[in-house]
Amino acid sequence: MSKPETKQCFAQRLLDWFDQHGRHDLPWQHNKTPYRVWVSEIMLQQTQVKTVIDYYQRFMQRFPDVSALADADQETVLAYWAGLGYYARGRNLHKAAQTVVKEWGGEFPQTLTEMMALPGIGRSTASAILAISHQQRLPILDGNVKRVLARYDGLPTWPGERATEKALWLRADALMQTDRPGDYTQAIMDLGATVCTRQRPVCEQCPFKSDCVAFQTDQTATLPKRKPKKTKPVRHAIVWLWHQADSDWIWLERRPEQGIWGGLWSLPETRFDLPEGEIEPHKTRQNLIKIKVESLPVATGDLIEWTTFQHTFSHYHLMMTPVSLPLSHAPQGEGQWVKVTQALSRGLPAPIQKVITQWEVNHV
DNA sequence: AAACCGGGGCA
DNA sequence: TGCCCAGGTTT
Repeated sequence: MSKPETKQCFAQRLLDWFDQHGRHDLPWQHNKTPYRVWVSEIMLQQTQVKTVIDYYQRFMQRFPDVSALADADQETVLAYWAGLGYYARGRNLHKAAQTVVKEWGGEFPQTLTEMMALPGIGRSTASAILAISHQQRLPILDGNVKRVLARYDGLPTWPGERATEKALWLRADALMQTDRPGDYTQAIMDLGATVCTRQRPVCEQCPFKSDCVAFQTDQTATLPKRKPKKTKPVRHAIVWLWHQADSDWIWLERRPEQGIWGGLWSLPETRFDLPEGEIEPHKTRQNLIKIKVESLPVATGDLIEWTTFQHTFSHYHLMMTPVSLPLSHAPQGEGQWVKVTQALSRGLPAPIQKVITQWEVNHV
């Protein structure tokens, strides 16, 4: 008789996987002093393991401990960093080494807050160092971990979002139930780097394939959710529909070659952006309409402001407000009077065509 | 061209 | 505190 299966906890399954399949022979995985772990973590923030190995070994040979690093001049340090990119991090590394020597007598601090006060060390890096070198149970949340957890939980929101990130930190903490925090930390990064990869994850080899939401629901390709496209700025335009009284002749202008709808015939438009801090376009728009109409030989009585509608370009939303008004004289500017039917056959921009059609329907 | 990456910096 | 960006690399 088989005993009912007791599901092992996340941490234990991760560690079992790590013990059997993880990498254990990387240069920073022996003699795990805060200094050595720190240098590896900083290098690994930006570069793949296989590239880091060589750099790390050369770096350690030249700067075997934190005081050797602190004593060197920045130029020398950066020479050993050359090729890794992100030189600000190389400079921070050097600065932090000097701080550790000066402020801490050459011993790294052992609390999260003190560690995070060092330049170039944020929460995730600080936690990694303390977990790996001092067995403190502090969760990390780097790109690997975010990916693993987002898939495991089937997280439907983008990890860069405030609330999501907060939830991920809590989750990372809750799942880290182990008496081997150092190995756990390396294990989860290793899993993310070798199995739960960004594309083409090797789910067959994953210890969580039986209960990973992403795998079970075939969402590994779409999780973690990508950063939403940057929200497009909203801009505004008044579209002038000048027409001859009691007829269907309207005023068209040719757009400049450069810019949106370059060279096309269109209705004259007035672009405007809202003043700093203003959200409501109404006032600004009214003002612009007033100024415009006052410059024309007409009474405002026949002016019609149509409903504002949105047209979206690749890089911004344009809120367009058509304003129609009968005119007896041509407005100033390069343009011509055209019969509506003619206008519509000139290949106007789609939203402009829409405006004219709508006006025609309501006007005639 | 666009996504990604942890930390820093700023309101 | 919360949000966004600099400075790069990778896809």
